Amino acid sequence: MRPQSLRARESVLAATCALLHEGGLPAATVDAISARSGVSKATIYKHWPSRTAVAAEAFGAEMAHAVPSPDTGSAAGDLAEQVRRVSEFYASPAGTTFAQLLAACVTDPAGAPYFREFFLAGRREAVALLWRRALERGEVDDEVDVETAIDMLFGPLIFRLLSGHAPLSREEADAITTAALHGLLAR
Amino acid sequence: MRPQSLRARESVLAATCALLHEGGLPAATVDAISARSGVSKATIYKHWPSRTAVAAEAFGAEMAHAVPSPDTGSAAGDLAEQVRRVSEFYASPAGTTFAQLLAACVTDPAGAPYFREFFLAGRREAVALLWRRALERGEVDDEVDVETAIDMLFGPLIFRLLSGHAPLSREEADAITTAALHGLLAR
Amino acid sequence: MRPQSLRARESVLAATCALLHEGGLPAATVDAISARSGVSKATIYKHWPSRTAVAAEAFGAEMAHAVPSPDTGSAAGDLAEQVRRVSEFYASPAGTTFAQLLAACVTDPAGAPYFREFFLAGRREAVALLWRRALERGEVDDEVDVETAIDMLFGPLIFRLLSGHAPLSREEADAITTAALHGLLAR
Amino acid sequence: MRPQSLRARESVLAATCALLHEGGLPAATVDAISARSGVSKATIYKHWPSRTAVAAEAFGAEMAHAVPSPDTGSAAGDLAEQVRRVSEFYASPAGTTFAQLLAACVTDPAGAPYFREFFLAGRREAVALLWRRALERGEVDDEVDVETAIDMLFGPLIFRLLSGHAPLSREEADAITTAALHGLLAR
DNA sequence: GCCTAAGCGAGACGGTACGTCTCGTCTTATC
DNA sequence: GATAAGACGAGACGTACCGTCTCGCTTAGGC
Repeated sequence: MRPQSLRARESVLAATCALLHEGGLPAATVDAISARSGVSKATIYKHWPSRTAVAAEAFGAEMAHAVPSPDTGSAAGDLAEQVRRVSEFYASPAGTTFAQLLAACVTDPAGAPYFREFFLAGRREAVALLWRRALERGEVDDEVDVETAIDMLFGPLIFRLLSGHAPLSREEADAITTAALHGLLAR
Repeated sequence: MRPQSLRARESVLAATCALLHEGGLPAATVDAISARSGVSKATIYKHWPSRTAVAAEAFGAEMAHAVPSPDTGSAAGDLAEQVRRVSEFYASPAGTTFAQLLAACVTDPAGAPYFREFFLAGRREAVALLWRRALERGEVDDEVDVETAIDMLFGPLIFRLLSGHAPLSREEADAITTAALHGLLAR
Repeated sequence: MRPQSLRARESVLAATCALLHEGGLPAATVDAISARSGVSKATIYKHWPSRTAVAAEAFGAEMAHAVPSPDTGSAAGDLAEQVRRVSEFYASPAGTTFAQLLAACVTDPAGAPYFREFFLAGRREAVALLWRRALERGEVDDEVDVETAIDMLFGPLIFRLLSGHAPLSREEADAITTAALHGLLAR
Repeated sequence: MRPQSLRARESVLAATCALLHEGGLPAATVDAISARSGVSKATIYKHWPSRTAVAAEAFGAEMAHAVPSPDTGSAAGDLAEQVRRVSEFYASPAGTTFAQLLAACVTDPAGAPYFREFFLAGRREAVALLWRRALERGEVDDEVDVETAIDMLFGPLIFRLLSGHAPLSREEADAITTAALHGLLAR
């Protein structure tokens, strides 16, 4: 039997990346992806369950290198730096695309797994690495779960990105990191 | 000249509430709201800039009483209880509607201010009250901004609600609260 | 309430006529009609049940004058002349469109009534007129039903047009007329 | 080298027959025929130019025995009986399939020859036999061409079947036969 | 009996039209 | 003159079928 064409997958993902750059998720319609990639709509729907899934995979692949993990020597410092970088990324046009993608997953249950696998997983693993390094050095509390820590550091940024109720400046990022590291209770 | 009808506003909001209950945001199309409320689409668009705005106002009005603030005596305990309650709320069908609404704000810039004003503002003020009470009692760190504190406590929940990468159970809610209150650093 | 737009109807029919001329029924896709007429697909589907219906109405309106009825003095001669003219029409490009339309009605039950009403009815009435004139003059058998007579004279042409098993020349048309008028039995 | 497989031909035709019975021509898609027969689409297209061709051959083979020719003693009576039988056949579900097949030939030039050869030819030859018998007995006009006679007798039925402008009852069939045999002119 | 070219199954693919949907604007007639 | 009713333009959606293609596997006939 003829195997699914790698070429098709790849040109779809490339075309989708380009479209996401040009106009965010709204520009990445299935028709547009089909037209630009030369891959038919029917074939796209055979490879992915929805356009959100395509976009998630395309965006995830591209963003793998967009926010490289820092290595400052201080593990806690690395976490702070990472929050700063991610905050900056979210404030950029690509951040808008990320927000659209995350929003689309709410509406499109079929796309959500793709988003988690191709976008979130990579990003979370990068932070998990920093966390484990910090743990080894005894800099962070070993009773806190990695997942909880990640959500604590980045959840606030994402909430702000989506609802726009507060800015995503460097200062705000640092305020969040500080509060997260030291806790809200009076010392 | 004839003033804009109060009756129109109210029946639109009532109809929208009903539709949100029945099928979440997707069910609250402008056509459906118009049909159910007996208010014409043109009139709806004179009162609100978009259907997201209508839904945000309708949902916010209704949810004002859905998560009453606790008063346990311990201010820190109140915050923890509040996170628990909100987490439970997010895990319910109404939480899905909240997620859809938040997601819609990403796509619909005109609706976002309505969402912030009619939904977020009330919710945040309720928590801000708890925070100020805790501050007065000296239970929490007075160097942490209220907004930062709120985002730290609820951002993680919202992130999980949207992307679905982790559950919204009572245990998870408590883990988040604990980590947020005591911080991530080793003690 | 706003009435259905006459303008929409008319530009759809005009665009469809043009497309039928250029490429027959296959060219008159709903997308093409929509694009050329400036009327949205949704609106087209509100006015007509299917593209066959649109094409039938457009083609019928145009063809009303394509085959004018003869008046030779002899009623029987008029019928013969009419068969000749129709045969010639069927042999032309417009005849192909007619065949495609008739064929489409087999597949599209919703379009068939439109074809009968907007195309056939007019054509049949024209022949019925000749028949009645012939009847008054006593030239034709008054025991034969008009409908039967019409089908006898034109059914053979249409059968040939569709299946292509025999030519549609003037000679063949005359042979059919002669046989139909005098009957198949030996004299 | 290796000859084309007879088995493939036969299972395709059998599967097509079954599909035609179940849902007429629309059910006999190439994918469906391939799936049911176990013969691949590529192979089907090596044996036939289009699905219409496959269907025509399958239907023709099956219908060879569906309308047996009558032998009443009177040649003219045989013709009348044949028209009656064919009319009845056209009014049955199989008649619908016939209509769909004939209609498909308009759109599919590659299929038309198959329809003429595998379906029409047989049917026409059966009637031609009756005609020649009648000729020998001097019952019919020897100046009328066989082809013309056949089209005169069956064209009206087919026209009605396709456009649905008149019923296909026994009475109508007889009215057509009578008119065809005796002619339209006043006696 | 082995070899090799073709036949063949499975189904992926590009293409193209379909008919549906929702949005937000526009047009009447009514009150 | 504000409304209810709903027609309208725009354009994406996901589906269907077509006819071509690309694979490996199978299977004769020629040596």
